[in-house]
Amino acid sequence: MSAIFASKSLAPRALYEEVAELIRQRIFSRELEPGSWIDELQIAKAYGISRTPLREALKVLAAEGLITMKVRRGAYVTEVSEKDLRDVYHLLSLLESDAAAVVAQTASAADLKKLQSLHSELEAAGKPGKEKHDKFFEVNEAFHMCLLELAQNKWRDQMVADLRKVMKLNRHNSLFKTGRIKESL
Amino acid sequence: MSAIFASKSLAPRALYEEVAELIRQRIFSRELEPGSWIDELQIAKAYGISRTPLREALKVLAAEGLITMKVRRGAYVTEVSEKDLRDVYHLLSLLESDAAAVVAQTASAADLKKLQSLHSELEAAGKPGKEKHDKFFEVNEAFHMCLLELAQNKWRDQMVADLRKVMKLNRHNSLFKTGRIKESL
DNA sequence: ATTCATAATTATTGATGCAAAATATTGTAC
DNA sequence: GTACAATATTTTGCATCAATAATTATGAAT
Repeated sequence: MSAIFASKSLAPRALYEEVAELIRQRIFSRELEPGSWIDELQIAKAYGISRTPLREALKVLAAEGLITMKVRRGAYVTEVSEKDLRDVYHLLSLLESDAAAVVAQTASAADLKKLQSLHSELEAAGKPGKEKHDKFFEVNEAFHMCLLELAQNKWRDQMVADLRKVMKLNRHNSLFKTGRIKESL
Repeated sequence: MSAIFASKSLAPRALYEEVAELIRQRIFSRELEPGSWIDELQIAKAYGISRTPLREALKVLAAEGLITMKVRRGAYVTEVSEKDLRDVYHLLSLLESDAAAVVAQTASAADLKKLQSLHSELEAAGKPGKEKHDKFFEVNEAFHMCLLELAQNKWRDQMVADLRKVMKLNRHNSLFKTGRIKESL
């Protein structure tokens, strides 16, 4: 029948996109644990939708690497090993440091100045203690976003977004070290 | 009703996977040109299937970047600009040269020897002229495959595979230069 | 004659129903 | 008591059907 969805407002997304986002959140919040099977009937009933858009949403999530599909067996939340996390982080570092290198060569002086201000803000937020951990996280996010935006490579942006999602599958998604990016600048 | 598909043999793939592969080939062969809209009804009828698995296949292709989906408008084959090609090639170079760097640090002597033999074979196939272009291409493919396999990072493999597909959207998919990888070794 | 509005047609999106396959459970035989 | 087989139940996967939205065409008004 009819189900109530949050953003029915400005950007009219397709239902399967909406559903994909909802499931994404449930995966990130670990309400759906890695390794657990996805019950199509239950979720469809819970959201008040049919299985058709749900299955399309699952295909999207599978392409992102968040869930894994087995033929005639269904889908389960992807389990990431420690090696997977290392591998994904390695790629993220590679992509972002390359983005930094590109920006350093191509960006305007004004853009570089903006980046440096963000970076110094980042260092300021990082030093005191662990009190302002969320503030640090926020500025860090802004810094990386700004970097990617200036690099102007939508394919990289897509890959980084997907890899970040995989990283979020992990419980202790520590920020690791952010050293390499600073070097490149 | 019933449609005849090529590989109904060992690996039982789902119908939507099968259809996705078929459409992939039609896109690569430029039977479906970039910018042209996908006619769901026509393709479904041509393959003798319903539109449900076809739509799931389209979601997969969209995630790979081969087609683009517009809400309530349908799907069309992605158009790649010159900048897109440069960006994608940049990323491919980055990923593969990093793979080479990883391999150089971690691989065994035997593996390195195998790579070097492939590489010298590559140079041999490349020098004579343009007669053995397909041979060169073949060895080049084997070299890159071997490199990625040795790097042992399935996430990178997935990204490289997707980027390669986007590259194949272009008509003159020249190999560009393969210099950077040689350097890294 | 041109432009805007309304209606009709076409195409995409979502729901429901059915068939096939895999797994789990129960019963029988050794 | 255990192991194997057969049946039943659950679940995936595909097809058909209905509804919604967008585009195009036609008609009227300026």
